[in-house]
Amino acid sequence: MSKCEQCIVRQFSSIKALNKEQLVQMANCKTSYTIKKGEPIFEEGETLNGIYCIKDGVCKLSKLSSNGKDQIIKLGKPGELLGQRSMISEESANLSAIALEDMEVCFVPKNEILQFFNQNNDFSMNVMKTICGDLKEADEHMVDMAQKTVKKRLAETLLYLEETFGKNKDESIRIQLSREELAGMIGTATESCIRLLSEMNKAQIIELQGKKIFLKDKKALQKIS
Amino acid sequence: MSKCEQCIVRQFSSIKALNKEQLVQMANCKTSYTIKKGEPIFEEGETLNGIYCIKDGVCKLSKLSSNGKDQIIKLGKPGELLGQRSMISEESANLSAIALEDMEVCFVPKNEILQFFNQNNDFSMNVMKTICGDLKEADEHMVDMAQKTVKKRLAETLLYLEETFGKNKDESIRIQLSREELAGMIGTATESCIRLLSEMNKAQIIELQGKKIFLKDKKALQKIS
DNA sequence: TTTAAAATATGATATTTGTCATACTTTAAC
DNA sequence: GTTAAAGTATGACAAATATCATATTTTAAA
Repeated sequence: MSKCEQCIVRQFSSIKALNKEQLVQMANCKTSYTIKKGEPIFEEGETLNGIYCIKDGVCKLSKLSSNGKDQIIKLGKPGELLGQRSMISEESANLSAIALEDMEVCFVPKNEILQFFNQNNDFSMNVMKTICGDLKEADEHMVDMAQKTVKKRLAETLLYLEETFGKNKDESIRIQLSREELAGMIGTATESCIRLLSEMNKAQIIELQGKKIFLKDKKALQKIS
Repeated sequence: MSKCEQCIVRQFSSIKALNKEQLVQMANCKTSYTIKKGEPIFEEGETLNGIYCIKDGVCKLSKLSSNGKDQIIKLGKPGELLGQRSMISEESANLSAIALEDMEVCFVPKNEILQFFNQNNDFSMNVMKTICGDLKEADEHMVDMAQKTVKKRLAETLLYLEETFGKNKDESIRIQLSREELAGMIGTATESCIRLLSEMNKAQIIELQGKKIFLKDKKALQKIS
């Protein structure tokens, strides 16, 4: 069993507020999982009896819409906690979490989290600030969905992906999404997404090499978005 | 100065968790305001030094999008607290709050709220649950924006308005929004909103009498949405 | 390796939605 | 009350986007 105290991602999450004793307690009760690409950590409607801390890898947090398409609400990256909202609301999961890469996650039971929540004010404030940040982002995202064209949203999303997840050595965006997933992020039909990517490719704004995407002209992307 | 203890809307908000002593303290530090229809309670970007409790009337919480249109994120009704997120995030307001009717609101300084927050666990949990509820709604709303047609969103919104704010004696929807505001809620152009309303009017699904809207055939609306 | 399935790509077309123009109606200011 | 301004309505058209069809490429399974 690895020690939470030595976990690098700790500093990026609300967990950084826990003291040594609490970290030891967490290490003792946590369960580590390896999740393969494409597999779910949990699914919409499922009852979560704790929260998940992402140690490695990226996942999508999505919601099935009434027309059968998966809308990606946000991406989860190392250090982030999943299931906080459900825990506080005492409700089942509102979103599905599916691995986009092979992942390592740790599960910490609800009881322990709630205990830390009551013991440690910095920890609870961190969790709350995270949720408030998510709410702010969701509101902003909603405005974009309602008011921006698909092209603008695509440009914005490509910039976000490179900014947030970085580039490979060959300068391509590190995180790889299928066209369907990218469409799910920007909220459009897969074909429309592919079409706009092709268009930007022809206009030399981006370059496509199979699944790899290179941002050739970020200023143009910023101008579009 | 009216007593918070006797305020009817108290039971609908997080404030219901406060004890008598805390309610007296709140009554002593609060400021009451009358806001006329169309006036702001606060605006996007403004620094809030506390939170507002809606005593009477309804307001819109909106955000200006990059194309200059106001997107309505949600409506605030009696009992609800405004500015909770900003207070916890220690950020300026993310949304503008504008009165849709004449309103009465009470302002409670940040210091007092934070004190109750630390003293009273039920209160802080209530605030957090509210924010979590807002986040869940925002996510759901986002999916609708991304995946549903304007017509579906309009039908959904009309049902929501009647359900949430009730009907006048003449059976029209109690809350009155301008066509522009309704368009801002569903995220579309004002003309498109007007056109769809006309269409539904002709199809006898709704009836329009000036600003008044009557839902004649709710089943049809449910079917559309 | 072969083969089937999935993902990507593109064209053709229909539908939805936005924009601009303009007319009518209501509201509010003087 | 009159008048200007704002809000509502509708038509004509353009632009954006979805859908369906189909071809090509990539991936994964047998």
